[in-house]
Amino acid sequence: MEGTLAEVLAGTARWVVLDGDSMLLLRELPDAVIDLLLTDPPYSSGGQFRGDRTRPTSEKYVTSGVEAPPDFEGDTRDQRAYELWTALWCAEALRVAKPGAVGMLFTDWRQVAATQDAFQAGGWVMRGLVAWDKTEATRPRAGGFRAQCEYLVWGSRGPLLERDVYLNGCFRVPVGKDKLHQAVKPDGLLTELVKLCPPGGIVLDPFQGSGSTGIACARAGLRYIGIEIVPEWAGLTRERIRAEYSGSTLAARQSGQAALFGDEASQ
Amino acid sequence: MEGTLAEVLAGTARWVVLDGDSMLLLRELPDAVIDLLLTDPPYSSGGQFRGDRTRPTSEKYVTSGVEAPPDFEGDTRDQRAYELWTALWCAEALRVAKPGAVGMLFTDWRQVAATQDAFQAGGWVMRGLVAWDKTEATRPRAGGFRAQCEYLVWGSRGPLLERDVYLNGCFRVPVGKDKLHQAVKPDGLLTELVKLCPPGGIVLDPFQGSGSTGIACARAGLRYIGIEIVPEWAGLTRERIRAEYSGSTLAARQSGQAALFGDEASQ
DNA sequence: TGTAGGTATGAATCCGACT
DNA sequence: AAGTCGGATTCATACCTAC
Repeated sequence: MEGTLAEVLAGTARWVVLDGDSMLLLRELPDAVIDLLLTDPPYSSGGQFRGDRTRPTSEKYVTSGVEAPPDFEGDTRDQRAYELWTALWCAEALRVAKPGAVGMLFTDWRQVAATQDAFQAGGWVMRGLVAWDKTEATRPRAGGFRAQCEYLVWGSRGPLLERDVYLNGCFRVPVGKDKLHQAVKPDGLLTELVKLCPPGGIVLDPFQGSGSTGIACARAGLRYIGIEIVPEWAGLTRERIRAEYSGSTLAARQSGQAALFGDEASQ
Repeated sequence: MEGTLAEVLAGTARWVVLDGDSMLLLRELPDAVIDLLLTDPPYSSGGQFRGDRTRPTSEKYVTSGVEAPPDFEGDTRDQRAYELWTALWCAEALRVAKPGAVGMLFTDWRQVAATQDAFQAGGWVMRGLVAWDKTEATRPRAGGFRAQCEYLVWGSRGPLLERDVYLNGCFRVPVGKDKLHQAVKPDGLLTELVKLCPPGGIVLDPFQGSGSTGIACARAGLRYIGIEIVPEWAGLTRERIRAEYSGSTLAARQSGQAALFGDEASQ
């Protein structure tokens, strides 16, 4: 089932996880091969990076061949750089997507505007904003509202394919308790989202994280291409997907978790 | 209970509805008198093409042949104009707001980015994005997600007052069937939102519409200042609020509706 | 007062026809 | 050709009617 990138594209393998930087690896994909882009990029909200928090942004963005914007005051530069970077990889993902393909990006309340703008700047047609209600199991806030939702900016490459699939615009799904990764998305949520990929199609997740997208694809019979810059995550994800295909999800999840965080974290 | 603007500010009357343009009327308010800004400005949304925006609201939002309420104004701005206009009135609303006052603006998925930017440009500290889930009783969409949520951009004038009030960040409330106005917000939703106004404080709604904010204030014992540019709506709202204070909401709503739309529409 | 079944509706979007 | 106009479409839900 596991294969190389070429095999997945050819249909002789079901999935592959690539190690490295998305901006570079996306260039190795041919035009118009992807049916669904579904990803959860690092939000850069409040200065928190997920994938590799320790690398300075200058280093990170140099890889794309584009000069990082000059330093302004902290927040401003992060915001501008985030938007530019998002626009750049979105443009590359658009090239790789088939006409009519759907793209969806998770984001938080602080980055909705930047994500919507960058998504469109990358050439995607923005079609909506979906709310993921994480329920009341989020921290309350005195004198205000909980930051209870994350959001999904979605759109398509050109006209939307008319398919007989109708999805809701709000998903109420608690965050799972066994968090492998800081940004884990519940399997049930991804199972829904993946329905916008035509049968037998290819799903791309260029910021894979814990790899829930890959699991959802395995269950839905879809091909999957994941990219992850942190080798540990890439390795863990491969284990999870292999386990999913061999039918022993739970055991693999626990062993993977234990390997990374020690036994206590796996409860 | 009803009074002049000066009486409401002085606390000798509970509410007033002003007729006219918000940009002009806001200037007549003194500095730092408002405890909560809660409003639902026209979205100037509804379509990818300018034609979809420039159709009168009665045509744009009402699909079936039922008799439509009067158009509401200001729903035809393009993106740039919308953002500028929002920033301008937000700045004026900020001046009028007390330090620590909360501001909240309804918006739809297409205008979230513009609203967030303009709200901040007007000087407000943005603190979050709340989802109003209108439930699955919204139009479905083939091959994609429903436009099921509207959104609430919220923030404060400077540091947030620490109050012992904790609100959720997602509200699942269907739109009622007896829609007085194209953009009616459910009473139950507004009753929640109004809790962020300190007891006895003043709520401002510069784009009042059908006046549900005023009703919610009446029920919560808060003072209320509404502004509405369309005379028919202003009149109808006064009747609704009077009726709320005199305890006969239903009768007044029906008579108000009958007066505006004829008896047949009031069924 | 309760349940079951029928019906109208949606802060929309798309697309072809027309200017 | 680009812009504008107007009709058709969609299904889960709420509400109404009948038992």
